[in-house]
Amino acid sequence: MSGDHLHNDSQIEADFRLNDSHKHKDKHKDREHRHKEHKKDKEKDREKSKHSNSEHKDSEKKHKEKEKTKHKDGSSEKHKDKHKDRDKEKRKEEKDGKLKKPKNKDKDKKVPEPDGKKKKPKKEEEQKWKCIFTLDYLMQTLQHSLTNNLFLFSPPRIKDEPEDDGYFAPPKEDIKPLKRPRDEDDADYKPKKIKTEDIKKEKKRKLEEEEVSKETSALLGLEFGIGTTFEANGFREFNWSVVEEKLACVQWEEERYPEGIKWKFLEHKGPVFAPPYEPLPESVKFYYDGKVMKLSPKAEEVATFFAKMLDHEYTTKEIFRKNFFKDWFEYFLAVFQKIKEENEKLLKEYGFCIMDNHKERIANFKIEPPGLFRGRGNHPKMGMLKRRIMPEDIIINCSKDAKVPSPPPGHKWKEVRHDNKVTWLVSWTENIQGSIKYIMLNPSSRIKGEKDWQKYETARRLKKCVDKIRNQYREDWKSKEMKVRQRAVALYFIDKLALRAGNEKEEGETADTVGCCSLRVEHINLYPELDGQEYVVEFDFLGKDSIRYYNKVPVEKRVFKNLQLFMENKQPEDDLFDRLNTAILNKHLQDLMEGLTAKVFRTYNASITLQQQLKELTAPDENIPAKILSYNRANRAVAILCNHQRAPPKTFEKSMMNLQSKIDAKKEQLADARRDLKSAKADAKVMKDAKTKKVVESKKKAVQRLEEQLMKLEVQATDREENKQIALGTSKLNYLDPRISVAWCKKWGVPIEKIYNKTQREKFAWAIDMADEDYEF
DNA sequence: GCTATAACTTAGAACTTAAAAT
DNA sequence: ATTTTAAGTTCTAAGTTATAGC
Repeated sequence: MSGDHLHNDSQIEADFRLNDSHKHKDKHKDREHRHKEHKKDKEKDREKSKHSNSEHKDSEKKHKEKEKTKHKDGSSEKHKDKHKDRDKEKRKEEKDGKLKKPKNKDKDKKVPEPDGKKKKPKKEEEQKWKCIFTLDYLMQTLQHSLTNNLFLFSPPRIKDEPEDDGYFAPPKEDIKPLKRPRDEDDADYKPKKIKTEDIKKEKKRKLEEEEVSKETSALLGLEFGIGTTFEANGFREFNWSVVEEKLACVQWEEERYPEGIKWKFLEHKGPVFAPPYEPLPESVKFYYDGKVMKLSPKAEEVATFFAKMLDHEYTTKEIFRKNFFKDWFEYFLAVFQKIKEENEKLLKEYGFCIMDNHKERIANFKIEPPGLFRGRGNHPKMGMLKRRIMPEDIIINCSKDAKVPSPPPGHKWKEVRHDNKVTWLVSWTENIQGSIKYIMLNPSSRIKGEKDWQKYETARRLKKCVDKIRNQYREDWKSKEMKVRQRAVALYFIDKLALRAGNEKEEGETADTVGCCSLRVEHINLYPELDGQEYVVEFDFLGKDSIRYYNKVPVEKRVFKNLQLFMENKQPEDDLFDRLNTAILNKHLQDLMEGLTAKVFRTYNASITLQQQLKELTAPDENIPAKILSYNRANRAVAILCNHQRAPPKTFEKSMMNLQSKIDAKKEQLADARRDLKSAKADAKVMKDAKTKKVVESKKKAVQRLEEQLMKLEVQATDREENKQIALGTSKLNYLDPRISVAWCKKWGVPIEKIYNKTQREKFAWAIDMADEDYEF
């Protein structure tokens, strides 16, 4: 490969400007906007002129379907809400009823109102109110606690009322103490005489007791054991008012119980449990040390205990706080542990499949949870609701003789198919773009590994004919046909700059990003001369994931002239290559070499660059860390070529400053050491004895050591600065033939673990197996 | 041809864990 | 031992390419 072809100086130089490329995204917004308007008009025109029936129908159909789903979702939501409301109302009614009921009873005065009865409903009200209050209060106080540097919850976006599913409400039936009528007429109270029990009589007594119980029950006109039905909701079903009426009517003689005996009949409904914890809404966040922290429901609940007491002086007491935090952290540490274990269990069970006699790891066995869609860049659909995927959305793919996984109880799959022409196990249609999502195998699987290997083999085949292809497109720059010229210039960019193919995208569905074929006039600037270079093309556009591509490249004169030609009489929003698209380009490439597509050039150029850079940078007698540094530099050259960028880490500035202060401190140390050395030398000159000489030697060494340390720090600083926005991972994982790296490791005795981590070794197992030290890409 | 779409690869961010520095 | 930083993992969006159906 000719050196000038790929990374000429200008490119490297340009890449140092990457620093501000993220910031410049905004600049594109305006342009994007203009483009959209423009395209809309264009499309309108096209539609007018075409009036293709089927297209029209189709789009209409699509639209209708969208409406339908919208409606569906909407209505179901509404339905839910209605339901909720109804439930609420029902509960309200119940409560009101309870309030009234006792009043009615007061009227007939058959049963005197025990004190508790009147208060009970009031208490309910109070309790519920307190609950609402508590939540509101929580939100306020928690926020307030920020200043106390404890923890806080963010202000809820929606003011959620606590869901009262009866948890905070009292049981549906009032619980009143079963009071005997005798309370009112104590005067007539004549307890029966019964002698103190002795053991012999125990049995008899029991029998008697039972009889009394039976008696009571009989008097009440009920079966023995009044409230023995225990419903799932926790409340026994019998009617207190009936019981009370019966009890009121009964007149019986009260007897005196033997000493120690308190009663002979007792029936009640058991205790009411504390309501289960109602988790706070999603919008309420827990902050610890200024950072959002997800809490398990249990830990969250315990946190609310504290929060509820924030205004109490308890919380200012050291012991109280200490104990709380100890317990609390233990609490959710345990819960954390449990979650971890559960995840492991899930992976063990669902994370694998069997394909052709191999147990294979599945890449993404979890269905994407619902949430808000987060597009990249300036995405028109950002914030839209990503629906929950139900079993009814899921298509299962497995072999006919396999056991079909069973859907969750009460559900069924959308479809079960047996298609062995595809590799996916599960698929569903996502609701934002309407695209299909798949569950597929891990990169370590046979099926993915083989495909990966194939990819690099295709790139190697390109290596054999790339010169011919390059000559071809150079010829085509002169073609009479516009289409051929555009194709040739586009291919030149794809080859030289490793640009992506650049499919057309549907307007308004995605962020406005482009690749080679979809470049617009506004994305390039032509400079017949710039900074002492001739025929410079300046690229500035947003590529995949809205990552900015900015580069100034000197090109051959013919290319330059062609670009001028393509741009003639065009608006900035017009396509640069108006006679070209990816289909045309790839069809042509297919003719040049079997299996050749635009992206093969990226793979080829990435891999060949690594190989060549490794050759250039590896110094035979350097130690292993130095060799690894060379490898990373070669890797970085590829990442720069492919424009693999990342947002600078959030802590970048801070950690950079830390490093800088370390460097400064080291410099000071060094200056001190040098001063010491100087004075020691002066001493030595005067004294001329062995002792002072020794001191000089040791001071010299100290200076040397510090110098080395300083250098190391400085190298680290520049290294980090250079890597600020460059992502090495993507190229390593997707573009570099792993056999190049394996061979390099073998050749220089670098352990493969230094280059590939465990996951990467698994993915590239085929290459580690295959390549020896003189493998040539 | 052109469009829709299915299937698959490539991508950076967010999150988690391990290692290094203090 | 604790904090900071880096490495590793997971997640899923956003591309490319082939193909089916007009």
